[in-house]
Amino acid sequence: MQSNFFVDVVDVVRLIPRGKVTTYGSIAKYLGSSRSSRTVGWVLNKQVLDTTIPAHRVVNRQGILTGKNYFKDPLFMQSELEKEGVKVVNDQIVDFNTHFWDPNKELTI
DNA sequence: CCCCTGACGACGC
DNA sequence: AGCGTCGCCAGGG
Repeated sequence: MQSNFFVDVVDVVRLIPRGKVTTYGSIAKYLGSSRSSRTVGWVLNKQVLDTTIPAHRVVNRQGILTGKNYFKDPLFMQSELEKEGVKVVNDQIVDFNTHFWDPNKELTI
């Protein structure tokens, strides 16, 4: 059985729309502990085998694909994002702000 | 039970 | 401006 934070992170990630991305920090903040961004990354790492979770839509606050090496194929993250219309150059999302989806704004607590 | 690790981020120096 | 440190939460040894 997983703890609440773990489950909550997964829930929020599932809600990220196609073509949008969010950050570890935003998710942590949405869950009420803004300083737990690190744990968000940790959760996704544990879920890397669960392909039903769009973990490729979560990047760090600079729009960098810091987690790409944890996928089976390091290029998976970028190719998925580009399929959805998100351009990636040098492991960084181009025009990050226009693709940024903030659960704190988009979701009602 | 204590210590370490980690896809982060804010702050201090 | 860049680097070091610390906080946070869970899990593993």
